[in-house]
Amino acid sequence: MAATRTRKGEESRSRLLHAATTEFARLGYHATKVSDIVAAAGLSQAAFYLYFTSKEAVFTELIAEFRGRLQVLADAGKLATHLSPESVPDQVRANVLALLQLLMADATLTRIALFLAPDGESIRDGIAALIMANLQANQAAGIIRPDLDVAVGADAMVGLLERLLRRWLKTGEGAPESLASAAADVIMYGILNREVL
Amino acid sequence: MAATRTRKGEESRSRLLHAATTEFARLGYHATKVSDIVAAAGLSQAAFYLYFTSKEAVFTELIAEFRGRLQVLADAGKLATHLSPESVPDQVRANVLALLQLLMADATLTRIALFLAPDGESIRDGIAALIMANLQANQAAGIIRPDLDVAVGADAMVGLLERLLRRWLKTGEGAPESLASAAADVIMYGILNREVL
Amino acid sequence: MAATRTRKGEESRSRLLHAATTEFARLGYHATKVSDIVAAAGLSQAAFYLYFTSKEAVFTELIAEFRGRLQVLADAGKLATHLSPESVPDQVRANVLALLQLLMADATLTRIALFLAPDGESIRDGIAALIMANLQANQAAGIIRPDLDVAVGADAMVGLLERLLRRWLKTGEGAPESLASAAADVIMYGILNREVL
Amino acid sequence: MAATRTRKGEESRSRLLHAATTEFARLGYHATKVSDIVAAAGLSQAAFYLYFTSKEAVFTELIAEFRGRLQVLADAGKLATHLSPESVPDQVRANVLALLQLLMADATLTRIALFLAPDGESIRDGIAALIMANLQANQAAGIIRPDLDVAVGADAMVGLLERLLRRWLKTGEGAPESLASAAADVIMYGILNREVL
DNA sequence: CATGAATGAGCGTTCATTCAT
DNA sequence: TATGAATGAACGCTCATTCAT
Repeated sequence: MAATRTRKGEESRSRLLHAATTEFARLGYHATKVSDIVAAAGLSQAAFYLYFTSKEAVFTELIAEFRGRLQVLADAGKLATHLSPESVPDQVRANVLALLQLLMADATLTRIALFLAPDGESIRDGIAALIMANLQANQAAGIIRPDLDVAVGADAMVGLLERLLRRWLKTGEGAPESLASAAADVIMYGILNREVL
Repeated sequence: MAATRTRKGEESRSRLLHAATTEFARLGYHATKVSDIVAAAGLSQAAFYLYFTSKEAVFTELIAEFRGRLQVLADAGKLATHLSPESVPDQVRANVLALLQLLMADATLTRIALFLAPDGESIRDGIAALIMANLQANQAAGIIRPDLDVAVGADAMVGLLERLLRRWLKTGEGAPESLASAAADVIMYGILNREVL
Repeated sequence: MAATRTRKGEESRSRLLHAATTEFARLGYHATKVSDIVAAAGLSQAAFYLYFTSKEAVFTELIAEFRGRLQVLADAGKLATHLSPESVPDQVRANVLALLQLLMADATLTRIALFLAPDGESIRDGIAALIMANLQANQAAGIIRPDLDVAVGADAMVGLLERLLRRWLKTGEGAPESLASAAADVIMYGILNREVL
Repeated sequence: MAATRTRKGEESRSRLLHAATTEFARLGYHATKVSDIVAAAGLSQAAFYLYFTSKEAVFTELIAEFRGRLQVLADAGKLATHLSPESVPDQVRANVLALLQLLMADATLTRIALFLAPDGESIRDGIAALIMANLQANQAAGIIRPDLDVAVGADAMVGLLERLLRRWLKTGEGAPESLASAAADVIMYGILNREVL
């Protein structure tokens, strides 16, 4: 079904996939009609079913693709490194940046996977779990406050990233570097002015 | 249209409204059929249109109701008080708690308005804006770190609350008080162990 | 069902009847909803069924009323008089006028009965039949051209009246007298200029 | 939407169009269900919307088709010729015949356009306007009685044709030639027996 | 590989009519 | 007599999916 034999087929399939990404991101899953996708791809409705079993199938494939990319990052250990005490802040910033860059690399796909898919929540939960594991390890190492509820800490990190990402997806404003560093700082240091209090 | 003249009508209308809330929360807007709603309310399909102009109209009414409740809180100034330096932490916790309690008061409605409605994002943005204004005022008062990007601070707060709320909506675990206090602490103090670093 | 016992009931019934006439004339049978009628009458939907068995029933009653009025004229023999040779033209004009006046007396009802009712055609056919009988009699009497196809003559008369009536119902322009006389003249004398030909 | 790419599609479309004509003529616009049309065409409900945007759209298309045919006749000048004095009667008969033949050529369509469509009246008014213009010209030429109200003359002609047509549509009796000639005679010469009066 | 044509299943909405008070 | 509430039965339209070529 999904197997393509010729180069031309390959190309049609990827055109459909791309069109689907665009349309889903633009309209959401339900509002996107198969006819929208094929129109954007310049193909017929029937052609769609040459490459995908159903509308849901493309969507699923898109999500799977996203999950795959995320897995690569997770496997690379970027999200679960032990921090060496010397340069903690910089490492945290770097980690956040890596994640953010991955998510920003394919904006439309990210939008679909994280914010439009029914199981977007579970993906975000997966990220949160990774981060939580990281916090736990570093809490044991004494770098994270011992009284911190790590689940809440992870939620703060992920929740903040979610919102920053949404803003960025909408406006496109802000460089990954500055966003990552601002986010890391808030999470690391909190918002209070300790000098005064 | 929406006018009900007798107690019986009043009741039917609210049964429909309640059923709609439940079904929308359970299935989402699109997947919820008018037939689902009336079935849950024990009324006929036609009765639905006695009280609401359309499926979309009930949904809108639900959201409006939620917005109204939120407005009450905002007007009460709970979300934008100047903190007196003495007991900052307690006040922050109290404010977070007030917001959380409001949102938890009608779990299903909150779920719909915040996470299922197309304009849920804008509602959350509204909350973020309120919090940001609050941060700004308190930054000027010296209570908040002068180098903090208040927009990011507000996003951290709202993002965290979003995630906590989602978890709570799903699991029902955790008392508002402890959640609010944990959230407030992370945002105020950050996650790092300052003694060590 | 249709029987009214009290004065108040009598009044409600006639209010409904009047409202029905207006609405049917304005919107046509199908487009007129029972809710339109009762709204115009200032009563509830249920009240409607206190006085009429169905939407169709009111309509039928209206038509019957019209048929009755027409019958009166027919019975009065106005449409089937033998013309006395002396003043044929004036008598024809008078007859046409009598018919026209009847039809114009209740414009909305006429509009409904003749032009909106499914059996409006049969009513018009009835009028044509009367006129044809009249022509036949007068043809025998030598007043009408012996070579005239009386059916066609009757159709000309009725067809013309139909069109004049429609125009008048729409614009309200023209006095019955002048319309009747113009119509009678065309039918009697034709359109050609005999002096020349 | 209306574009058909293959012969098969072309055929389905015209089958639907034909079925629509039949059903509309038989039942009228409102009483005709899309399901009736597709049943008569041997297609599925959905297929209907492959070729027409809505039920109303087919109806409109039908009317437009009729208007087009009429326009052809009008443009051909058949309805607005100057009569040459010699053979006036024959020319009038010929003109009436041409019109009648056009209208009889597609009986069902004519029935729909003239007698069932909401704007049937305006179409008939259009015909009347053409005829009136014709009368006016010929009145100036001295062929038509100078004292004739041409509007009324046109109404007599059109009104008569309407009735003859209706009868013919119902019974199918009468050849176009004889109907046209009888109609022309009544309109030209009137009904009175001039020898006597 | 690709398409135009076709369809089944479903959904939101309307409206004449009835019921309970 | 009158009403607000309620309903059954339709109907127009949409859309993901399949078929024939």
